[in-house]
Amino acid sequence: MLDLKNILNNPQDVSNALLTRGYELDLSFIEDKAQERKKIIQKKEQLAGDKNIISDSFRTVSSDEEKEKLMSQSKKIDDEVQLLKSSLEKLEDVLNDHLLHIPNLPHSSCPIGDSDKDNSLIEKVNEPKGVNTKEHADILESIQMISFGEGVKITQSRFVVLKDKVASLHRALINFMLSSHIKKKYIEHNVPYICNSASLTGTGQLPKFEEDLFKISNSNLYLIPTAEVPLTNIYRDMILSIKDLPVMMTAHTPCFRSEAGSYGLDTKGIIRQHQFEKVELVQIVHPDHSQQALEDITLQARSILDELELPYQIVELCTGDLGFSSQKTYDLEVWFPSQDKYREISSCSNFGDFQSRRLNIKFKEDKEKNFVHTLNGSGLAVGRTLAALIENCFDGKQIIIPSVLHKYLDFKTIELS
RNA sequence: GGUAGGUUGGCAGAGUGGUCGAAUGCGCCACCUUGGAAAGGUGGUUAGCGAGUAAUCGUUACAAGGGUUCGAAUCCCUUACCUACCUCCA
Repeated sequence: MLDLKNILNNPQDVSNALLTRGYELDLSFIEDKAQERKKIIQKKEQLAGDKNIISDSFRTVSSDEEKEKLMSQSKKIDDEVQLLKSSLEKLEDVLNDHLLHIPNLPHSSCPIGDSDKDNSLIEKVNEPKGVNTKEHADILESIQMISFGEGVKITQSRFVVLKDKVASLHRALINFMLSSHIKKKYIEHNVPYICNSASLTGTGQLPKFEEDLFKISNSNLYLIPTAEVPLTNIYRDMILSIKDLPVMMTAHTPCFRSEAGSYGLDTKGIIRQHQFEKVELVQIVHPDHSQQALEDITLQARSILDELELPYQIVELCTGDLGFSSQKTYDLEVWFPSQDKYREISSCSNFGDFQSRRLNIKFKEDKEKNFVHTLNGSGLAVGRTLAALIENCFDGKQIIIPSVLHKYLDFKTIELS
């Protein structure tokens, strides 16, 4: 959520910045509501003060006549305050709801553009070998280590069953990723996979993106779309001491996404599933350090791809391609030989104080309290890593497991027999 | 699912109708003391909103919402959550 005061004080800057990401700010609406809100508050507080004086004087008054008079005055004020209260409540709901739907301001360093075509390439790492053109789905189906049919039978499309060595490899990837992050001082967490709407509003999935989530019927609960939600919400409504920063967390969780509006996309393979696993990195930091933290978290995500020796590229998202809550984002895109292109495998974002305003996470420095900055990055999406590994490490006869995974497995290759 | 009890400031924990935004202790901060530190002493230390350059002032908040009352942390109702025991269960 943006700072209302900042919008009111710098209306032109804010609306220009939002325009670069394609959002048109309704400034007059916000100004009107804020103005009206202020007036009502002042009136209401004036009356509340009067009322307090009356209540107070009650003790020193003894005659019944006086008491009667005070009571009737008090009643009159009550009625007025009641009216003001209810209109203030309505007004704040409207204003707040409006603010919750405004995306974050892009950082000034973001490349300006309309879509992913305008993203800027930062670096390419590990040139693709480009020998294999077989899709991971075909490779795994030929050795019966994946079943799309069974996923459909059990649930519906976009659910899958992994088996045998591939299931182990999937698990090994998770262990490898977590171990790497733990070595770099990220604290491992095991968190709930179901969360409430307050948590989702805090991190920005609600109220705007409810259709992307799986909601549990007859409840106010949802399946998590990413571990970012439970991890970041651990700190909701907290004032952290400066000593507590930075908070560095990691967790492996399944992620559930309805993938509304992506019916035709990536129908083959395991790239786009309703349920997938991800190892997530989250940092909560001092505002002065968040730019550096974004570089660090991106580097940490990259290190996984480096160690797996997969070809990938780093892209900085342009203003038009930024996620709703993000101020600045690097995507890591891994090479898929069968598709002859790079596909997103990690997204590392600095949210600035956008989430911490919604979540009410502050830190205390000397006497000052301020909103922290929050960041997260996938480190990495496990299903996509698995798929990329299968394709990139396939030599036509076997899948050669990268050596960093050997200690988590009791095989070094998966033969196509 | 049943029964009982609970939810107060960073923590612990008082407070059963006005003088309570809230005792006390711990923690934390500042100052005094010291060569420096510890101990000791003194003072300070909840948050949101509104006004003000500021000091500060006003207002709101004792799980949430509603009610009684001139006045509610305190009385009543509803909901949520927590704890214990019982039941069941990986």
